[in-house]
Amino acid sequence: MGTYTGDIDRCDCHTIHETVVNDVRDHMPNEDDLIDLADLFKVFGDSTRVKILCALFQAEMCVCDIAVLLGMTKSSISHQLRVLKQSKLVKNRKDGKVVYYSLADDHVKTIFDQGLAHVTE
Amino acid sequence: MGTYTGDIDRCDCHTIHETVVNDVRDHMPNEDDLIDLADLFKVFGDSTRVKILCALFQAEMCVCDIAVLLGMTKSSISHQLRVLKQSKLVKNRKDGKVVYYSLADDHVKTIFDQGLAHVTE
DNA sequence: AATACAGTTGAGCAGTTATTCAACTGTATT
DNA sequence: AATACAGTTGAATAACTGCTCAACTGTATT
Repeated sequence: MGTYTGDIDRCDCHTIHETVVNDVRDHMPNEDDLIDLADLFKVFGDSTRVKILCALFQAEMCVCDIAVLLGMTKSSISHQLRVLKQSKLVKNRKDGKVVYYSLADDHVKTIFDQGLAHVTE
Repeated sequence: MGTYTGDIDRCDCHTIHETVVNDVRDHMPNEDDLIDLADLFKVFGDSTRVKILCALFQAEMCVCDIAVLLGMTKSSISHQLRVLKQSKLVKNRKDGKVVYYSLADDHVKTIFDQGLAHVTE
């Protein structure tokens, strides 16, 4: 049983262009990868997280710095940093009371630049 | 009044590294653009929409074809195509009873390829 | 005119999510 | 030991979202 063919066929219509559908199905990326891709974009799909990542493109920052920059509470920033860390997009180091966050992956900036080029054109 | 400084300062802490914060703030992209960027990623942040777009990378398809390919109802596909069209990511043409959808923007594939490279590494 | 079918639409529901609030941990200072 | 503060955490709330269902439009066929 291949990808894109569930046990229960939930579709409520007939195939109109059979060869097109089969051809497209044969060349679709792995379904699990597409789910992971959607999950990655879901993390990017919040303006607070986007702003945090854009800030970290420039410099390593602590939670208070980010909270001041974005005019938000430490708590909300900390919650979002947790999401970003779980997605392995940021990493952190501790120095005394202060926790410094930085980018864990250079890939992100490339994706953001592409996206920004799209929305600002 | 610049970006990233609301009327009400919702931050509940003091700036720790003032020069870092000011420097980062001066080089942040426009806030409205970042909100648009998050909204774009929000559209990409659903596996059904990701699959639809990946299918349309290959060929123009009608609603039934996509529903068959993904094993979903015409209704749910139509709802998602509406979201994609409102975001100007797909366009459509009508031929008799059949409505054909296709990509409206080549930029999308570039962003997806970057994202897929990230999740499959 | 009647039927069939591709597609759309709106309401409703269940699941998810971002922020707030309050309580807490841990480290440094006095 | 007491205070101050950076940061975390969990529960609660409000807003949002994707799918389903049923009803509908429009076009083609008989």
